[in-house]
Amino acid sequence: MGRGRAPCCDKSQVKRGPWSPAEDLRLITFIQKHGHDNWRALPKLAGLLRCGKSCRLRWINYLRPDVKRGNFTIEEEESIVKLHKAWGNKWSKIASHLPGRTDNEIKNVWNTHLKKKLTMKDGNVHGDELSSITSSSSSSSSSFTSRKKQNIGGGIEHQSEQVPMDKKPHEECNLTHDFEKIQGSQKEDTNQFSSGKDLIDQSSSSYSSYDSNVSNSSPVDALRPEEQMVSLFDYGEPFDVSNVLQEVNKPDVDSVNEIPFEADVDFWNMLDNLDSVMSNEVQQCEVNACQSSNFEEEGSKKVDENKKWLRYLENELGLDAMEEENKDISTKDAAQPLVPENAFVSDIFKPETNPDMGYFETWPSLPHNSAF
DNA sequence: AAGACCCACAACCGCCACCGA
DNA sequence: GTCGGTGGCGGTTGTGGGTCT
Repeated sequence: MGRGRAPCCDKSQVKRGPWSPAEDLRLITFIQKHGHDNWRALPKLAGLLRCGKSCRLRWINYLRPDVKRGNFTIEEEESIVKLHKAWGNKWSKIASHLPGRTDNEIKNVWNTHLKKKLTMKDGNVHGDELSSITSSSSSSSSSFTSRKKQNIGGGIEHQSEQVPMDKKPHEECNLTHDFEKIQGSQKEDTNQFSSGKDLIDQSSSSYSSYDSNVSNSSPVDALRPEEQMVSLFDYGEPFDVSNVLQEVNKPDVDSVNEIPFEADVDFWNMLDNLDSVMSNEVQQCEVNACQSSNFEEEGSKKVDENKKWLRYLENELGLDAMEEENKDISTKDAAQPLVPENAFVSDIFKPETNPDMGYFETWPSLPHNSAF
């Protein structure tokens, strides 16, 4: 083999660093639509300025619908310790025995928690000691909870342990979501989005019908719509509308029509339309967007559906009322945004966190995008 | 209050294994 | 058997919020 190994991609041509919500959306949407037969080609096809490897990692470690987040249970930690004892740093092998967990996650947990604890225990771990280790590390798990990025997994652990893993989303959710509650809880509870995510995480993780191994390459097209929606909005990080819009409006991402998976254009248009929501010109822009976009030619039906969908969102988000309010306010303070700058899409899209409630029952079907 | 330090985690990097031509 | 391409794995690093001083 010519070991002057060619780089997997041109580093100067790819974006690096943390993934933006918009990029995540693109990746999710593309994979849901087309699967991931060729990681190297995927970024280009999906319109992402990312290395294929990066896409793969992002998908496997973060975006896969069956990826389970939140704290490791005592049982899981015990398993890791045992398996590590048997196999050493064979993270993927260990991960294959922990459904929904990724090698990266396990590696991190090992390096940050378990190794230290084992070291503290003098490296001589037996069953009893293990329990004490892992039980103390369930506060280490709680160290997860308390930590910043545990928006990602934060607040998940309780519910995720309570809900049987084999329980399907539609079983655990008798769906009737209530956006008013969301809006209310948004104001009261800044953590609501993470708790809202709890349920989502349960759904996504508990509905892992495939092997849940890291190397999983099951066709994602088979995902249930709920699951797709779940993964779509399953952001560990605050999902900032302005971030999305910034990303979407960037030149490289803005060229919506260049996205090869045409069906998703509608979704990007929807994101674009959200921009107009923020610019206080909802109705006009919504019409304009529909009229100027490339689905105009697909007939007024689609336009109506889009409008319906946007109207639905507006209604549910109370944007209509806010808009009216803004009109009043605009005389006093024209700069006041319809949606607060720090509003999260996750806040907006994630229904109330009550596990007895469901998510999708009352969602209208997204306009002409079968992937959703 | 502010700066320094700590820590967890996402993401990157480079190597290896496998496969098909 | 060789070569090139690709996916996968494990080690390492960068980032940024939390905690300490």
